[in-house]
Amino acid sequence: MNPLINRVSQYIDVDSEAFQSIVRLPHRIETKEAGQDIVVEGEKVDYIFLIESGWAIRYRMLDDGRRQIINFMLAGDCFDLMSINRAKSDHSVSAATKVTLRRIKASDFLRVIAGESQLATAFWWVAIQEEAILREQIIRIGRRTARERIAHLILELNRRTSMAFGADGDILHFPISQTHIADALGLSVVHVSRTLTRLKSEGLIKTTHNSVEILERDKMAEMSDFDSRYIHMEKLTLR
Amino acid sequence: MNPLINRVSQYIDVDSEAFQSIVRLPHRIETKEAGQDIVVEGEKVDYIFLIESGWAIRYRMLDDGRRQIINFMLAGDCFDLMSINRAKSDHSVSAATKVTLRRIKASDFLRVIAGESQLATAFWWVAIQEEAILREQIIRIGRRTARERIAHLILELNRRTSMAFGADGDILHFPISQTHIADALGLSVVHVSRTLTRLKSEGLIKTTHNSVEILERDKMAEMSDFDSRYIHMEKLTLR
DNA sequence: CGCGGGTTTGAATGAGTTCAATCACGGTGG
DNA sequence: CCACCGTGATTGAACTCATTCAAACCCGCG
Repeated sequence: MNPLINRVSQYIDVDSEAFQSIVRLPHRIETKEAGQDIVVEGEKVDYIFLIESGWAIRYRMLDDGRRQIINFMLAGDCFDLMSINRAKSDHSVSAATKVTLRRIKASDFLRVIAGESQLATAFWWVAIQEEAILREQIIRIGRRTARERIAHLILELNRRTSMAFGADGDILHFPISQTHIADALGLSVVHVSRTLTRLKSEGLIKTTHNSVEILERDKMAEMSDFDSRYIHMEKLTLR
Repeated sequence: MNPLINRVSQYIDVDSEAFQSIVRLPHRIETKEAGQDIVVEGEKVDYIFLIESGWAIRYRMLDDGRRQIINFMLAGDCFDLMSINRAKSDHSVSAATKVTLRRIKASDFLRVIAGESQLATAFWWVAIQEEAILREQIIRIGRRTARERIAHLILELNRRTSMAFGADGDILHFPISQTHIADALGLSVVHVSRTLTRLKSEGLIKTTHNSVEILERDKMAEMSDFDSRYIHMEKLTLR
């Protein structure tokens, strides 16, 4: 089953003409290995990307080597809508794991969107969802402790992968390194390691090298003040 | 001169029929005093708001009283586009200074937007600009020091007020308290005060109770790694 | 079996917080 | 016009959460 379709079906009817016109748009399927760049800061972008599989990160490097990951992008997410104005990207995107992408020319995409109001509102909705995730990231790194940040992020990623793949319960496929977590949460790798150890010893989670199991969802949600409603899953209904 | 019009003219021709149809939409002009709430977290929102004058903040409270300001909203900014799905707001909005708002029924707004592709793309562009500002906020609080954060925020607000009011040079009308800065940047008020004192003693800025003067723009931009291009001012041009 | 990326641990350091007291200043009322 | 009040700004001292540096460890993989 295709995670992209699964995800997109949350805001648009997959059988509709409108959806088909997106799927049939001329495109290229690209594969990027973990670590490879997809979009580089300062570059002009003329494409819209849809993630078909894998995890990507949006990030920015500061001159002295500090890196901030802005957010994680999973199957079903799309970027860089910014490109509709041929603007230079103010951040980079790269593959965190091996990633498969659908690349669509921005102008083609726009043309279809402009002609189908159903699609326009669907992607408007996508942009709004994305914004909610960015806002939550701001709250997370602005006013939460390391412990809260990590617990909160785990719950978010669990929820979002569920959206892309259907319910996968309490075990989360977690193919990223502690360095990724550190750079996403504004922490040092060392402190991430210590904090994860603590969460494990408290019995909240269990980990393997590429998965996290959530043992005490309620406790974790409460202590990290996680309220999944910001990951909007409702269908967009226009009156 | 109307800051809203000035700002909006950056992405849409103010003399156009399309723009006029927004202006003529049924609306109410509301005034909120500093500190008053405009939208409360958990509330259903059925309106789009356009700020005509004043500063507003988007924020979230944590249970123990911590507050994170997500971003500042100035004349010409609009919210809460989220309301198009009648979703409950996941954050609050309140007036940081006395604010004048134009309140438009979401359904009315949507109807006009849907009918005028020029408007749809203009407001799409607004959403994308807003996202860029959120991304920059993430980088600011995730990986920058207190000194860098504050300098960077001052430069951003200076740039954005210039957009709303036309160039106002190096003196920035700054009607917010250090508590606002602290809550926006994830710092304590005490540390904001210390850091501002340091910036002043270094000769980078000068302040009065409601203004900041930027004395050494280049030095500040360099040390805080500020690159104004993320505050996109280019006109949206569709092919 | 050994290489190497990622993780863990310890010790020292530091940036920012907290608490608490004092100060400055603009607004208000007499 | 001045005294007073209160909010917001500032300062000091003790403390803490997280960082840095450095070394050891683990384990998946060729």
